[in-house]
Amino acid sequence: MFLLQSISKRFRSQLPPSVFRRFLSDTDSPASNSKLFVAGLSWKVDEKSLKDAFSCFGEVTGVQIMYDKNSGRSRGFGFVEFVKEDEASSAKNGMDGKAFLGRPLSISFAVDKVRGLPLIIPRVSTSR
DNA sequence: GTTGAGCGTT
Repeated sequence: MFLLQSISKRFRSQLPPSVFRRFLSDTDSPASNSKLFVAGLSWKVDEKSLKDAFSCFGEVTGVQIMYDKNSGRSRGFGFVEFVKEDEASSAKNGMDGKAFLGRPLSISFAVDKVRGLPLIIPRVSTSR
């Protein structure tokens, strides 16, 4: 599904628009609406406490805290995914700027970045 | 044992 979105963006100029309307809304905002980028985390915050804090705003489907490969400790930011967008936005409105375990949180909508796709556009040769 | 803007895989 998300792969389809990335692929469709690449071949948008080569395919009729009716193909994309099924997958893309009228906005191709780079931010995913149901996933939040949560920064300003204290280094002792783990995923379960983060999920527990955000679960009161809605159903949390996934929590990811980025850890440093060398030190093994938190890098101070992570991602919280909700089932619905309004839950995510309400969680953002409710938690952004608020202190969590001693540190103020900086919450925004996550940018769609997926590990695995090289995002290589070898040729844009639509002409010939 | 420390530090503090940020958009990803420990």
